[in-house]
Amino acid sequence: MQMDELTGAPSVLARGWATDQAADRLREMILDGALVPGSRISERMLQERFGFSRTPLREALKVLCGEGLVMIEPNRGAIVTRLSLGELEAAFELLAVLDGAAGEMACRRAGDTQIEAIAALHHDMVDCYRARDLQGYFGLNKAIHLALVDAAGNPSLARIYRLESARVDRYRFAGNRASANWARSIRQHEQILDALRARQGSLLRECLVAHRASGLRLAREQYEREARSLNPVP
Amino acid sequence: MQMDELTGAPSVLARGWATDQAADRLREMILDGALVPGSRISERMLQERFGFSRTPLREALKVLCGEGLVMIEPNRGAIVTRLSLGELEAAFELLAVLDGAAGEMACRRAGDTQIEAIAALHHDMVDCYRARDLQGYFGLNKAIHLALVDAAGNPSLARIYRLESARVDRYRFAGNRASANWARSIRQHEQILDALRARQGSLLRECLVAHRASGLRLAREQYEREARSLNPVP
DNA sequence: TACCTGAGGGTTGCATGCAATCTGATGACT
DNA sequence: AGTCATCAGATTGCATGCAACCCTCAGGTA
Repeated sequence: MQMDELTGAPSVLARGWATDQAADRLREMILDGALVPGSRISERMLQERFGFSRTPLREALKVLCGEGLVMIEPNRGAIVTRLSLGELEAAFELLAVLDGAAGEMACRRAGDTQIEAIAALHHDMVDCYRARDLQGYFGLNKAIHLALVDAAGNPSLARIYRLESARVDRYRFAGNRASANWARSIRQHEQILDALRARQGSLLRECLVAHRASGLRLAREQYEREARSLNPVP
Repeated sequence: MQMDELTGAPSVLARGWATDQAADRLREMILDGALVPGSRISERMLQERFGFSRTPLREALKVLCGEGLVMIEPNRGAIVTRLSLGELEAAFELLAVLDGAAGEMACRRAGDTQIEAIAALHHDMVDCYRARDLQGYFGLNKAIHLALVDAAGNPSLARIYRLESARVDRYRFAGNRASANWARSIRQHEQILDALRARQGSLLRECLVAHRASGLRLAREQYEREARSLNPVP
């Protein structure tokens, strides 16, 4: 599957096979929120929207099903996976474990070049923060965490991390960032970078776990905001 | 996907949709070693072997590709994923992280009933050990680890753990068990059960990580034995 | 000999067609 | 009114057909 080098997001320029293109575009639509969790994805709709025949579309749905982004109900078609609040929390709990482990591995194994590349991403992200460029910030934030996981030098970890991240990105990178939260996130990232540069594995683990806990709080707010807007309170 | 309740292995009785049946049978063939890593899986071969048309077979291959069991090369078809030694070690490193985290969560969250169910599996496994029933031992061993992960009460963790386990089961549960190794594994399992019953999370984590390290040693031996038999030394 | 070329067979990627199943809406019956 | 049966339309699951692509291996050329 072709991925954008910087953000790990599906590449918009995909000009490969129909199945891959369809999977990429579908993934993008789900992550962007163009397809709301719980909504049906009919093959006819995809056919009209993408222009491919049903065969590659069905294969793409199987792929996304494996990624946990859609659920396929036999004889009834696919629906965008709708996480319960408990599942959202479980995903963040797992990501905290993976972040922490990746941090420790990265402190042991990352090359100086890799660490400085992460620092460069960090500085770009701070620039976006200063410019109040929310989209740029989200993209670089994601890129930093992926780079850190890659720096751990464990391909299984990298693969699993991407899989699980994608399931909750919708809630991580949505809505506005209140000023206080945004500033705190930047501070946490600075601590993370410091710990990485000092190669203090257990400190880095703590920073990352705390950072992920903050992330869960924001995601939970986003989740509940969305739930309210879908199911107005009586 | 239908799974056997006890072992988490694909159910042989699958009488569902052709795609699922094909995926289950293919997964089984890969895990059993009937399909050797690195070998091509041509759609025609599957067609003759399973009797389905190419459409569900292609969908099944996409599913297994998402699980990391096969790799699909554009316009060239699928091959059974062949792990390098480094990838095998990376998978075990990740599984150690997941085992450890699952152990701590299980100590906090598992119900007494769940723990006793694991104890029952353990005793069955010891019976298999005494009877030198290697297949029964492998199945129950796997079932115990899955039950422990389920007892952690984190669906994301459970899902990811199954995914990653499947990629290395071929090396975990193959070959004979030399007597000393087998006895040590049983001892480790007893310590694991004790720590779980006492709900000593950090102790359980240590036991599981050590157990996984032993598992890696055995898997590495199996890996190298296989590599030698495929590539006789010059 | 070494290298390029290009035709043949076989395989994959995708489109289309048909049967089985689901939806949901209408109408009959208690 | 409420429940159940039934039937038309729409959708999915799978089989099949065709074009594009890859690999192989003669045959020719330097």
